[in-house]
Amino acid sequence: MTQISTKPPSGMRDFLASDLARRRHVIGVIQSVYESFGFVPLETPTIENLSTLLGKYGPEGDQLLYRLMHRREKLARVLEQGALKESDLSDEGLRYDLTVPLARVVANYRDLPAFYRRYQIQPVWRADRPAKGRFREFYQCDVDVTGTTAMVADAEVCAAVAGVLQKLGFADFTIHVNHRELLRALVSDAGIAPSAEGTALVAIDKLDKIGAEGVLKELQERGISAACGEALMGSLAAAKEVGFLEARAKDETKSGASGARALLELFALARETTAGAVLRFSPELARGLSYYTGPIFEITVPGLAGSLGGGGRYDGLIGMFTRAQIPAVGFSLGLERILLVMEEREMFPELAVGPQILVCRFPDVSAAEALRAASQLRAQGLRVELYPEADKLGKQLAYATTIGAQYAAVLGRVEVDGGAIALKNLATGEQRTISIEDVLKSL
RNA sequence: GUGGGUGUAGCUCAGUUGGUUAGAGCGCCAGGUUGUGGUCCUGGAGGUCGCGGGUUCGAGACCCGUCACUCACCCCA
Repeated sequence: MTQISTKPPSGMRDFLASDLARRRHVIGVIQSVYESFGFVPLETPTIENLSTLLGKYGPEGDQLLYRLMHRREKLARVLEQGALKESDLSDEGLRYDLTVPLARVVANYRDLPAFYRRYQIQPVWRADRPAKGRFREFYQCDVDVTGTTAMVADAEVCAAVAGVLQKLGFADFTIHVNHRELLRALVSDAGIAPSAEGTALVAIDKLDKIGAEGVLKELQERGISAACGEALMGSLAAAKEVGFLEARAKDETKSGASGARALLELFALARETTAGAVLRFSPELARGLSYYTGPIFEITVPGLAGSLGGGGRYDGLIGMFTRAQIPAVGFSLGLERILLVMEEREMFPELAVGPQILVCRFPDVSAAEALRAASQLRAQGLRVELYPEADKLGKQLAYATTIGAQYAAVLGRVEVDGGAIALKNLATGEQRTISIEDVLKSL
């Protein structure tokens, strides 16, 4: 008989009480800030149809989708055929992000408000190789505004995530901003064919990591000529100069002018918000997901290799589900990344975990009497656990300490008969006998 | 997908050039006399050394394979 592994599958985790205290604390902050912006909650199913998911994330995204195999008769029927393709075995998969399900929802419920503003905090699944801060099941915390191309919406989603991070205590994060149209213009100006655009973007996204020479080398490895590479690096450097956006916005002869104008407007609007001081134009920023059409965002923080979150405008995605072209913009925070950095920096406040009081009893007190006392304490709003067995008091007190209770309520014959408890502070050892109705007040 | 590292008790890890019955700390259980924990003392349970094969008189150690975990790259949140 082989031993069954007790570990969760690779890239998946169990969350025990202390983990959940931290996760819930962060989720609570995110939720309260998102709600303060008027976003309303949404939850969507774990499983989506593959037709919903496929073709939205690019070829690599499709590879990372978890697919659910057909069951029972349907599977048996399919297996009888010869020459099976991957698509014959499955027509459902696990959600890969929260943006595509939102797009489906907006397309499906056409009576939603014209400017539907929703937030969504749920796990997503990617069949990726796990690494530090990367899991196969992880939480995203999204805010999106649909139904408007106004840059106010872009500014608001940036403000919302900036507000979250500020409230959590982050003081050194940056929201990098770029524009797909501008990026495309820079690439085509450099003489790079549209077909090589994607591969070029992946290379230039690494500019701050591997430097200009590294990017040039990588561009050539990706089949882009040295001349084009040099031209691209040159225009990127030019784009980093002060006044680039302003000049580009005015120059109607060049492509990308409207993108530059959009970013200028976004920066101006964001100045009135929590995002004002943290937005930065980063012309080398490129994001992998293929559905973005306008501004794109990514949050970085010193000391973290990846990003805390990302987002952008995707004016074409909802149109893939319905005839109506509905524009949208959104931002996604990665819960695990936030937790990782907060843990490394010890940013968590004291978080209450477990019971405040453990009710202990001597053998001359019945279990029923102890249960009644526990009920009376709980009625006061206290978090109370009852020691279930009739062990020696020393063992009961030791247990109270191991579960992290702050107090032990000791019940003997004398206390029960007097409607009291002996309340012992486990940290100081101090103990006093008080009436059971007065416990909450006396803490 | 590419390269490196590590798999020994519930956890963190020792284990000598291959040699008797595989160890420690923490945790857990019991006791140190019947209404009071944390410290201390004593005792105990708990391991087919990831799995499979090979070399050898003899393998936790060496070799091959395999699986798992992990770090870096890649990509991403």
